[in-house]
Amino acid sequence: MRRVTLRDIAQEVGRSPATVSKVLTGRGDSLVSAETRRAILDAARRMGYSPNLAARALVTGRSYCIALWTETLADFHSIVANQLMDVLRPSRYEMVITDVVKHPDWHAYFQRSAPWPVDGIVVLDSPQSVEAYLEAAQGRTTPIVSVGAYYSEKTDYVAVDLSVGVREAVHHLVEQGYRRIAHLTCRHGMRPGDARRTAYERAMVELGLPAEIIIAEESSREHALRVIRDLLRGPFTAEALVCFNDEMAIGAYRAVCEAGLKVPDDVAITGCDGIPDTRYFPCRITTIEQPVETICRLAWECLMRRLDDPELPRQRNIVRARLVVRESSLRRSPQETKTIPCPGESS
Amino acid sequence: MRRVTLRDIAQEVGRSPATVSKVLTGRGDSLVSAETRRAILDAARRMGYSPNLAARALVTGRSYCIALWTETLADFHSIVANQLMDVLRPSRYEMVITDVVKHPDWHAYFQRSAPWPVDGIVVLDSPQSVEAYLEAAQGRTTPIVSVGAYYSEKTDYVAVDLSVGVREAVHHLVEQGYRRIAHLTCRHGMRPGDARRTAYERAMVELGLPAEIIIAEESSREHALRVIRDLLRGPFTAEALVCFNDEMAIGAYRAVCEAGLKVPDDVAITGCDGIPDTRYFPCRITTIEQPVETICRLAWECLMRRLDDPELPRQRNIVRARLVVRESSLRRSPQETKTIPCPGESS
DNA sequence: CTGAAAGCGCTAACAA
DNA sequence: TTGTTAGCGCTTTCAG
Repeated sequence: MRRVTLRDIAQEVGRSPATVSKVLTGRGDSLVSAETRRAILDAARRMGYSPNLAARALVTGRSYCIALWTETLADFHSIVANQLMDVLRPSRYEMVITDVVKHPDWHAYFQRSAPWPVDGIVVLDSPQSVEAYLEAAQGRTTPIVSVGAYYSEKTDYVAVDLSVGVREAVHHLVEQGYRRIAHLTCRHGMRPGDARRTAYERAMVELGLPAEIIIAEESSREHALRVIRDLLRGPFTAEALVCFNDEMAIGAYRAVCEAGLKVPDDVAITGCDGIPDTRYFPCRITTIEQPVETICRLAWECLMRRLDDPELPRQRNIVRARLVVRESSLRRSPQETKTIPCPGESS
Repeated sequence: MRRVTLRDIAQEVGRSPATVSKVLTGRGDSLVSAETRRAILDAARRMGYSPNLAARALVTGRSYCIALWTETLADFHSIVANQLMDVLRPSRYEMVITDVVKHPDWHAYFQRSAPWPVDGIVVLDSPQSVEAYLEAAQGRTTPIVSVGAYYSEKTDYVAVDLSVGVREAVHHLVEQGYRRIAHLTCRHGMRPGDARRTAYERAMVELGLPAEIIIAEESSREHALRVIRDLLRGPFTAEALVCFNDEMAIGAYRAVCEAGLKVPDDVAITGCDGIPDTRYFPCRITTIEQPVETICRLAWECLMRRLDDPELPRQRNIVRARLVVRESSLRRSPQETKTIPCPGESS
């Protein structure tokens, strides 16, 4: 059975498609007799009409759809996606997710299977995608906003500054009496200029402490677990781990547990991002919390303003991620420490 | 600057739009001279062309876009969304996320801001949405597949059977020596016929044990934490908690920790869904694992088959979620138990 | 208040 | 091998 179209409704009520359109979009509300309007609304409901948004977008140039470009929908990224949905809900916008990062050949991608025609694009933690797009798009005007700790300055952006938080973390650890403070990061975090690593190194220099960097292949729990597990087999001297993100912190935590060591007494751990898990760990994990709600709201506002006025000067937003101190980095006197028992595991 | 269209390219190379279309879609590859093809491809690249998918969809009736209807993008749902993206990646499909559950007035929703015209719809854990859609759509033929532990039989489905897993959980706890086994659930889980609750009650009857149900407002960590925290202030007699999902298990775990009790010695905990967090908790959490990869693959196959042949008989898939035993439900002899210390918290 | 006509950008049949 | 034509479903002047 064919989908019901405007024309069908027009026929049904003996009016023209134009009139039906006016009623159904609400655009000509005052120009249509109440009677006609009622008949049309009624028929539309009865016949189960729903507009073809592709057709509408084709003529209006508006899709009421925005894209989220992200590498995955896991971990912290899924939290952003979820929050963005919350921001969108009051509007009539929908969100299409494109995992654009995995398409290395941008030109081919755009030509073969271009993304949906959206009214705006939020790019999460992927300045490469932004810049590849800007180049390929050559003056196309779909608003695009670069969001996250990794962002591009070539377009509107909502940047997250992690460096203050990392500095706070290092200083906090020193205040707690830790001295051998290592940075657990991943290959990605080793790229030149990485904010986290740089801030860590700078803070250590500031405090006259030797920097030590532990590098895992990827920033996942599993990779962190393996790296720390291996290190713990040899002589492990770090007293504290400033981790690239919460995922790595959780993996490292597990490795420390398995080795029969105690967090935070033997090893302190801090994460980054502020995923909910850090709050519910038996030993809550100190982390550097990204203000996700603010980030998403700002991104949305950027897009809407840009849509209104393409000539607007570059919109630059910077939000700070701040340290949230929890038990995983708080050295307490023995009598203060309640222990929560938990079987380790032997493998 | 206007977007580059087919016509622009046609003009540029002195050919007709039809020819350009043939080349760019690859559909008429053999019917076009190599020379013309090269020229077109070249111009398209040079001019930064990318097709208007709305226009294409309008004429072909294919959008190469599927929708995921879900309540949120958090917790377990985000894992499914992420996996679905993985399944989609090799295809040329994109995914639009609609949080359709929060639109109670379906008719209004469809008429005012209908969702994108997609080639298929995956509905996660929301039979109401499926049925509202089927009713509102009246014979429209967008393939729709109902997925999850809550599903509708009125369309193709990939059902997750949790009951076997819940039964396994209860039996496992009894084998470990637990007797006072309560079910921690939420209002949602109290609706008549809920698979988890029903399976729990049945298993308890089977074993001649008294059922006890603890009900939180919602199935979140926070709500579980509060409910169990409150119960622990009074006389708490449950030795084991079979939780509605992993979120609640994690919340309950935290409450038990805070009270200075030990998991699993004082209280055993089992979750449901199999989110990654359960594997990385210092004390790994026993859970009932949903085979997410299988679920997503089957859903996708359902959609594609249905797209090929709308007359296909109803596709019914059932996958089982099975118990995965971890430390949170394993009673060990004291000398086996390594404890992992962790500061409790007083508030 | 209503409708006729044009056209958004693209594809598909058919003709040349 | 290429171009012409028609039209997908909708909105938008503009004329009635």
